[in-house]
Amino acid sequence: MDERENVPQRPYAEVIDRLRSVDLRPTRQRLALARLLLEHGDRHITAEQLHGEAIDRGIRVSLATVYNTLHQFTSAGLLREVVVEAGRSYFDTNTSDHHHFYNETTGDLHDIPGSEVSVTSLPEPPDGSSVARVDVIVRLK
Amino acid sequence: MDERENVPQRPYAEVIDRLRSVDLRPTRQRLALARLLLEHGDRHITAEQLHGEAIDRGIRVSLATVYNTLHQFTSAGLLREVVVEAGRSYFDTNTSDHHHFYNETTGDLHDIPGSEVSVTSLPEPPDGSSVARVDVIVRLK
DNA sequence: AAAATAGTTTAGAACTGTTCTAAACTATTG
DNA sequence: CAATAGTTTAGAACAGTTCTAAACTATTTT
Ligand SMILES: [Mn+2]
Ligand SMILES: [Mn+2]
Ligand SMILES: [Zn+2]
Ligand SMILES: [Zn+2]
Repeated sequence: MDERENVPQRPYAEVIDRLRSVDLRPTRQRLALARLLLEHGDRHITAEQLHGEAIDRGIRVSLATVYNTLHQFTSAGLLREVVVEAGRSYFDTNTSDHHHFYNETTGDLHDIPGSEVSVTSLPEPPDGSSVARVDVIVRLK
Repeated sequence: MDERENVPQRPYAEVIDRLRSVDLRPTRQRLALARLLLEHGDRHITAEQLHGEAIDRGIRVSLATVYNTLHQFTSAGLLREVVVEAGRSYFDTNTSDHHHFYNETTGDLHDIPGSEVSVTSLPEPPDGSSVARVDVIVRLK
């Protein structure tokens, strides 16, 4: 077995390319945040949680940069923002069509695949507006 | 026509009884807020909007009281809270089972009667939790 | 390889919506 | 009419987020 086949020639090339493809320079901070967000499966995380996690791992990054990055990633379609309670935004690394269970006691947020919910017989949107997204939040207690 | 049949013997008796029935004293402030909220059809309003409206009508009431009142009314089931964006809570005078159109551009929030949406094939809630409510928000642009 | 440019990061101030505090006030009860 | 318990209030405090402008860095140009 050739050990080297697991050692990428260009480290983090995938994340770097992903950033370049949305016109964001792969800076040290963005790269580290992108790896925390995008290389660990589906996550629902707040800015402050992500900042804490970065600091815990020795990544020096300011909270302002975490906010900047989360918003840039969201605009670029790498993340989406989920609002389940006033005063706190969750950022979701799952950008596919899906919905959420939200446990109001624990604050846990879990995905429901889009295929497992159907919202039918919605009325027409008013006047000149069009549907941007349908969010279903199943609140648990 | 007897004019007096439109003049209640006990003014605002309905609102007063409603407050008493949920163990809230019918104070001047609560009564005024209850009338703004409950005698004007379905409304979706923030604390600051309601406070502004009260002040405009010459009702002297503090913002703290508006928040206290909105939360008390919500606990009592007279209102419900709708979260459509982080950092701002809407209070909804329609407590029946229904959903919402939310125009992200204008901030307008409109009801969709519960009968006009059906959410089917939801998966089981995780572990020992049970469904408190299902919120559908149709985001418009 | 330097220099120029444009994009990025940062600390800290500022801001927004909301909650807290504790003193003054008021509706209800005895 | 007191006594009591609930209510209101101004202002301070708080939490999450955004802003500012100066320092820094990735990329482009020469
Ligand atoms: Mn945002
Ligand atoms: Mn609340
Ligand atoms: Zn999700
Ligand atoms: Zn409503």
